[in-house]
Amino acid sequence: MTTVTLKDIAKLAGVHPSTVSKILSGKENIQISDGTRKKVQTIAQELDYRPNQLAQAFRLKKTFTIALIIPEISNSFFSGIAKSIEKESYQAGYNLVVCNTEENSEKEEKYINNFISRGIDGFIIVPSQKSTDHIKNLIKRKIPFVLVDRSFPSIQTNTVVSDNVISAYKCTKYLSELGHKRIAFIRGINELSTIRLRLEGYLKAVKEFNLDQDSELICGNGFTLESGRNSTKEVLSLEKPPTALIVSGNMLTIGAIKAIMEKKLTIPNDISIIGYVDDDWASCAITPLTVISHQLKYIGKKSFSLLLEQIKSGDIDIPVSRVEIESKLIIRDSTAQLDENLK
Amino acid sequence: MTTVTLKDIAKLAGVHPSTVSKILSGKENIQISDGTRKKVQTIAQELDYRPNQLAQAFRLKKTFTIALIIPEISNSFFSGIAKSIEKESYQAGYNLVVCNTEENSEKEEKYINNFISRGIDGFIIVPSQKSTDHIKNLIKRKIPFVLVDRSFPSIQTNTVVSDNVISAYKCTKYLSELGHKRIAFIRGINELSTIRLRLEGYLKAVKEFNLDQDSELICGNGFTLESGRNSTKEVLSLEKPPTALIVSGNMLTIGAIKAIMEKKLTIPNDISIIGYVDDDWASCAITPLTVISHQLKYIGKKSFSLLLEQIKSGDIDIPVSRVEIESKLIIRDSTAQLDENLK
DNA sequence: CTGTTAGCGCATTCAA
DNA sequence: TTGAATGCGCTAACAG
Repeated sequence: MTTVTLKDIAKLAGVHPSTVSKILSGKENIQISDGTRKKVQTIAQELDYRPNQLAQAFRLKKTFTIALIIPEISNSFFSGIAKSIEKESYQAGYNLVVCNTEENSEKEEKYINNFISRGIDGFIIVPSQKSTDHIKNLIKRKIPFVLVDRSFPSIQTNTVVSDNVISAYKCTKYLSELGHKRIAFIRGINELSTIRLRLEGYLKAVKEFNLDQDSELICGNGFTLESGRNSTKEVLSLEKPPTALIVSGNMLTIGAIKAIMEKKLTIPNDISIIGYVDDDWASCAITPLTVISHQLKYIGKKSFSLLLEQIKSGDIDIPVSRVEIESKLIIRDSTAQLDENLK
Repeated sequence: MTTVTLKDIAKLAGVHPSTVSKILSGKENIQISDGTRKKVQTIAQELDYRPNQLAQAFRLKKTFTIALIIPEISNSFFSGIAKSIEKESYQAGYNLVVCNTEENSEKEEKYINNFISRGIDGFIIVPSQKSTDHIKNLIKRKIPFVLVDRSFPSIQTNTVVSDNVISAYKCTKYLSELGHKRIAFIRGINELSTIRLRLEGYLKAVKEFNLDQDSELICGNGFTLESGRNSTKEVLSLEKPPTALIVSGNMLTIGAIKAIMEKKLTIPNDISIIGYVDDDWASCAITPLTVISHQLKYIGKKSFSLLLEQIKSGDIDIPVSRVEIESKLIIRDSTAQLDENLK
């Protein structure tokens, strides 16, 4: 392996390695004669010198790498955010490392610790929400990070989240305006802040518009396709089944559609459905889907800029930001006026 | 920041740092008295010592990190592979770094160079196929890597690919058996090995079964939704439009469906369609889609094991493997017997 | 069994 | 303007 080092250049240029270091560091305000500067630069170019970033990182405790910790890389919501953050960080000269936790808090912690000990400039985390210790640890150690999509009531820190209360309220209101009184909510993992807030919005609308308030209509715990299918089957099998469904996740929605198909029901004639779906497939679904859609690009952008701000601030304490990003209700064909016969 | 180092432990234990290093290195066959070993271990535990992996990597030139370079993280084909590789590597004690090249060969090269200089144990690459220099460079520098999904005829190296010729042949044959004579092929990025091979399989079947051989039926260049939509519109506007469509990509297929919807055609009555789609949405599409589906889990698994083999082999030259993985034709409702009226 | 020494490649003092 | 010296934290070879 022929890796060119500062020493190699120094030898050829007949100067000291530290001189080479100074010249190649790229800083403007260093005092070096034009002669040696030029000489060193040309030699460096000829040898195609690249600084050993590992050594640099070791020396400077600065890696120009940030880690993105997400629960599920193959979920279009997260991969969309990842895509956006990658773009932003690349432009800013940072490398992005993406880690998959599979909603496993332990794995999340392992990844985070691993990166701390291997050196990392900051984290963007969609936390798995079981434990908070490792997050608190980040604060204690003053490691820059921002939480995305999910937050902890007990931890005040930089976050970028969606307007979950509002979006769920909007869905429910819209369905209510279409005449629906019995609206089920397939919720996903219970403990998540995201889910709690959506539920809050849903319940608010339920009360406000005098809809059926029935705990059986709220169900599900998990984000898998299977979970969505089972929960949907469950509510559809109730004595008084719902006439509309709000489904709080991408995979969940696929599962819900499958369940509806298996029950030989049609959308939206027999049942209306709104999914929290960020996937282009939604518009090509069996019935083009009315969805809550997140502005993934913007979520990613904002997360990264918030992180960068922290990284650049050094030790100076900057005020904590909590950004809430609007999501959109996109109306397609899966929601319709309630058929009077179904009342 | 209070990072505990070997020195700290050494001081407390009253021994030399190198002794601590030996004990904590975890190797079995080192000669240390039980007394000091226990003492050092307990102190390390109390202080919650974690080796500085940056220093370790710097010293040992071993990072236990591998990089996955993919063109598009938000495409379910790639994110599915990423998910699988992540799982495998995590189990093997490796960290996985995922990079997004946006099909940009320059960005790919930048990422690769960056990781080389920052230290990396190996690469898994889905190459963007414009240039091959940086790939050849990896071989020259004996850096372990494996190519996935796409390969270069000019480069003999470890690869894991799909059975593209066969899969395209299978599709075409199946459609021919349904009576279709005019089958369009929406191809994606021309230059890719994947696409060339699929085209080969398609053409083979076209000849063998005496189907319409018309260059107008082969079209498209790009993998975006828009590209799929435009190409599909194009072929559907031909004087003699096709009665069936093979679409060589995930996003492309969404675009194709949109185009079909916009033309007010129905699937499969007016037109049959088979997509190369690895997304659970396919079964919930406007008409549940007949697809070619890849075994993403297995592709990821095989790629990683091939890479690990290389990494562990050290400098010993091991024979190059070229693995071809079977893909499956999953028949749903988007393909049907040709309506006689359309002939 | 344990300590000493050396050095990975770099950037940053301080001295000349 | 340049050189020399130092150390980041760790491991490995060699002494003792």
